[in-house]
Amino acid sequence: MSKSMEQEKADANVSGELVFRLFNEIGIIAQLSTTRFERSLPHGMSKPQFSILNWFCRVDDQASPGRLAQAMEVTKGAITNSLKKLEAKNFITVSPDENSGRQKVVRLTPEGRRARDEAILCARPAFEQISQSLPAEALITLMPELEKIRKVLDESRI
Amino acid sequence: MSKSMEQEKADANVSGELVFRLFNEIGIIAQLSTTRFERSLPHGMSKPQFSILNWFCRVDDQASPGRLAQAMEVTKGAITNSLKKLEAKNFITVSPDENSGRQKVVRLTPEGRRARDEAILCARPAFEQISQSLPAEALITLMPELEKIRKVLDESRI
DNA sequence: GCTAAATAGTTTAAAGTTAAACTAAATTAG
DNA sequence: CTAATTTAGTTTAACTTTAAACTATTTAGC
Repeated sequence: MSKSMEQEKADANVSGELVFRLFNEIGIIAQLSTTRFERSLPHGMSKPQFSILNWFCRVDDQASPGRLAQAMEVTKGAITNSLKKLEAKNFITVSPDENSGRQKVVRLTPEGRRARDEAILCARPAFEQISQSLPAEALITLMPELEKIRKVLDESRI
Repeated sequence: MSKSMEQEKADANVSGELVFRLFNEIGIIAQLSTTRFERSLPHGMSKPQFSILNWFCRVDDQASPGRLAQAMEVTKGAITNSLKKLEAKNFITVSPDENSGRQKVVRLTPEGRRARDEAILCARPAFEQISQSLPAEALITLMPELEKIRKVLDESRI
């Protein structure tokens, strides 16, 4: 084996180890921040429920359950479950799709929009407390890197 | 309200929003990477189970269930569950603590160590594939920032 | 010493997730 | 046009997690 090949292999190992530690760190942060976020949410709202309401406010005003499942990166079953909860709270409406008998159309209600805005207000203090302990510049440099990682994971999804 | 106070409030809002998007991104990455990692693991091992084995290889050769719960950042109940699985596979031993009747001592078995090494080997290709798409320098700058965020979350834990 | 409070671990109930089986509807192929 | 395949959404079973209740042991206070 050539010297350069050995070096390449070593680099790959080092990088592999780095990526491993990176995902470990990310996993722990996700766990801690989700717990904190959910505790601050009103209406007994969960993070998945909030994410759906928030998606409607940021991306589109209507969608099929399948599209939501893709956007949230969860299974269709999980979406069925979340939609039931949101519908029971009158935060969304679910109606048959006129153009397709097997699809459904999910829409945000005015109450749903209000609940989302309220959730953001309730969660803000928790996030601001954290943002005070972290320099904004650090976060600004972090974001594009994380987006890159997400994209790599997303594109090479199995 | 003074100009500077308004500015400060705006900054806080901007930072709050940034932190929010940051945690959202981190949550998605955690979900995608965990799924991929678990699929690559042998022995039907889960990420929590692997984390426990890995902890023994990296931190200490024995520990109480409570210490593991703290280290893994999960509840005691979750650890009880994971330890049962690992014990059933003979990857750990759980024995009474001679110095304390209410504590237990968990230890890695040689099989457990082998399983951990094997798990790392099996998972490596998945991580290396990712590390090829991401420049190592980016990861190296990312790590300390993430560690800082984790520390902030950890120290201000509720 | 003896009682009260704290601590370690297990169990249980509620919730949420996935994967796979299932139902129903739309496409595709022949 | 009919039959086979694909697609959308729901349901189910297995599993994991948390929070809280519970058991047992240790420590503190008096």
